Order: sequence, then structure tokens, then C-alpha cells
Amino acid sequence: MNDKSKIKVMVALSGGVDSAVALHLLKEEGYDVSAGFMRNWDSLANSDILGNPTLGDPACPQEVDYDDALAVANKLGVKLYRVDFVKEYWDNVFTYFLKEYENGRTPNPDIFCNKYIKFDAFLKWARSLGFDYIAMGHYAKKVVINGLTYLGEARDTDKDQTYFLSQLSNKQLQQTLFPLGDLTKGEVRKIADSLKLDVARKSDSTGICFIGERHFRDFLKNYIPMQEGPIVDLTTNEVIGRHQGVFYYTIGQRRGLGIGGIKGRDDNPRWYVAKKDVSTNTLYVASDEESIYLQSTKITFTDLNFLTKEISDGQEIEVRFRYRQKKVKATFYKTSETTGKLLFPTPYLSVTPGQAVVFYDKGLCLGGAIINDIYFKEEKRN
RNA sequence: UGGGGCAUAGCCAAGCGGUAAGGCAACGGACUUUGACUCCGUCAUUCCCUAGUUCGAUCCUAGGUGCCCCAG
Repeated sequence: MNDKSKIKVMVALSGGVDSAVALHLLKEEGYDVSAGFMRNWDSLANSDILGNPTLGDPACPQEVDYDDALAVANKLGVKLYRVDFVKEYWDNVFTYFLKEYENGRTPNPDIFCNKYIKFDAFLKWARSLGFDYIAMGHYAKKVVINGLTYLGEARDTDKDQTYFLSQLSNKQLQQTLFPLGDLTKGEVRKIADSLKLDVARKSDSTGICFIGERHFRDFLKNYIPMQEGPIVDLTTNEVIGRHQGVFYYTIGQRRGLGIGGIKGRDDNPRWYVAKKDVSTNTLYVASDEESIYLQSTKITFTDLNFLTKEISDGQEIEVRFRYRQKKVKATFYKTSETTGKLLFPTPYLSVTPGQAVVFYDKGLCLGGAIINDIYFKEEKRN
């Protein structure tokens, strides 16, 4: 434990700045470090055609990332492994992702990617090669208090990525290192700069992890066929437009509805998706972001997961319904080992079934769950 | 084929003789390891067509064309 040179760490190297700096920091600390590059998505084999902006590129983006990762590994004098989890990703993440969309919900694939790929398949693979820990370039902290391991929010609160780690087990957490927890993004880039890493100024990756930025509706059309149907104003019950398939839209969404001005109305409001009915293929919209149709005061959840300690019934905690959202207050209740509910002191907007709700208290991420039903004063809204 | 009304960008819609507001949508960008939200930018040399009046017409006149309403 004191002699870090005897501790073998496998750093997940993505080809971006964050994991490169994480690798460097661990090496500086004296760990016995190697790097692993994961490839989890094969655009051609996975029919990722429509909505894919990089299809025509001379070099596919993953190979560019691999080259970047290799350059980093070489510069830092570390061995780079390459490992392929395309099948595992499809079976454990993407299948779930599609099923959720087909049920009219909005999944968060990256949370499952962490749970099943980065912190499971990759972890097991590294362990099988004799590594003691894996390390990630996430902005998150591992905190040990009284012998218990907790997940702490990153010092860079703007980049904090604990939201995506909310479904991890304590064991997964214990076997992971997060070297960037006390650094800001700016500091990370400065370090990369001082090391003269080519990726120092590389822009942050966005879109689904390992897949990338996509025109989302077109992307889904590769897997879920179009099915036209009506768009109904939830306030008046009038049909005011047509959609291409309720699956393609998410609660709170404005763009993509194609609803222009309506004759006879003296306003031209923005319309937001308020409700999806898969059985009738109807998309319900509300005309104002403040509309009560977008608000909720209670939710139920499934997939309850605690990272370290359980939250007690009736406890007031802070929660997030989406990445980088300002934390808001809620009261926690458990209804079974894996389900429960949250009550809100004031209505919150566009809480979406299928998305993750993540629990926080005093700078620690306590765990999370998957949003199931949303209510406004006991009235079911989804 | 009697009367009345209206025709402005994909949609809604100002302008009513002086050289085309605004909103919605769409698209592009910023933000962003989900989906979203948000923010910024772009978007009618032209006002249904034709002829005329005028220094000048989307705005006036005439004739077309197309819708709508009332009366049949």
C-alpha cells in the first residue's frame, strides 16, 4: 500500500485530454501504470447509418481517438492495450437503450455503459490481466470516511460527472481510481499543455459515449421504424401537428415538432412535449415551459442503487434529474429493495421517465435510481 | 358567375403610396460524455398574376386566378 510501484493500475485511455492527464498523474505518483483503449461501437456492423455525420470521413473517429491515445501512451512511456467490447456494449447497453425507447421512455445509455462496460467488462478484463485497480478520467472523487468508500463530487462542480456513476456498486468504486477529482478542467488542460500532449486542446467529446454526436431522430430511425401520428395540444385536445413516431421525442423537448403558427390564435408559442402515449401513438404537447403539464411534485423510481450507505425514509436530500443540473431538494422514501418515491417541495419541470435521478448529500453522491412515473399532486402525468 | 371579404416567407401575422415588423418552425453555431432545456446567428431585392395611375405601389384603379362567408 505504501509502495505504489507494486500497485498495478489500468487506466482507461480514450484519446481525450482527461484520461491522458489521469494517466500522467498516476504515473507521477509512482503506480505501475498501463493503459487500455476500448472500442465498443462499430458503426457499420451496428447499422449506424442515418444521422451519422462522420460516415464519409476518411478515417473513422475511433481510429483517430486510438491514434491519439497511442501518441499519449508513447509520450508518457506506458504500454497501451486495446480491447473490444462491441458485443457486450450491444447486449448490455444498447439493447436496453432501444427497449426503453420502444416503451416510450428516455434512457440514459451512458449510466449503463459505466455500470456494465467501463466498470464491469473493462474492470474484469483488467483484473484478469493482474491489475489491482482501474482508473478513469471522470471528474469525481473517491472519498474514504471511517473505512467506508464514498463517491464524492468533483472539485470542479461544473464538470462533476458523478451523475453518470450513480449506478455503480461499492465494489466497483473500491477498485477504481479517479485522479482528476481535485482538478478543474482548466487545470487539466494546463497539465496536458505542459506535457506537450497533442490532445491538450482537443475538444471534449459529446453525444453517447463511444458512439458520438448524432442527429438523434435519424439515429433512432436506424433501429426503430417511423410511425406517423398526431400531435395533440394537451390544453385544448386539438390536433395541431403530425409526428414521425412518439419514440423519437422526449419529455420537455421543443425542437423537431415542426408546429408553426396556428390560425385563430393570437400568439405563436413554443411547444414542448408533455406526454407520450405509445398505445395510441399520440404525442401531447403544452404551449409554455411553465405549464403545469410539464411540472411534477412526485416521482416513483426503480433500480434503486446505493453507492455506500442507504438513505433513510423521510430524509431530505438533494437530487439531480439530468447531468449538470442544479441540485434540488426532495424527500426520499423506499417502497422495496429496488423501488421508491421522491416528494418535491415545489414542482419541477420536465422530469422524464427512463432518465436517472441521482441522490446527493453534503458533497457526496449517495446513489441513484431510474425515474418511473411522474405525478403532479397525486395525478399521474405520463 | 347575386352580394360581401381575403390573398405578404414552411406556418401565424404587421404594414395601407416612399422603398417588407414580430412570432413559430427550419437550419447553423455555442453549451454538453444520455435524451433534452437554454443561448447566439441565419432565414421575402419582394408582397397571387397581368395591365394601368404615380417621380415612386405590397399598399390606389381595372381585369384575371384562388380561397372564405352570406344569399341560393
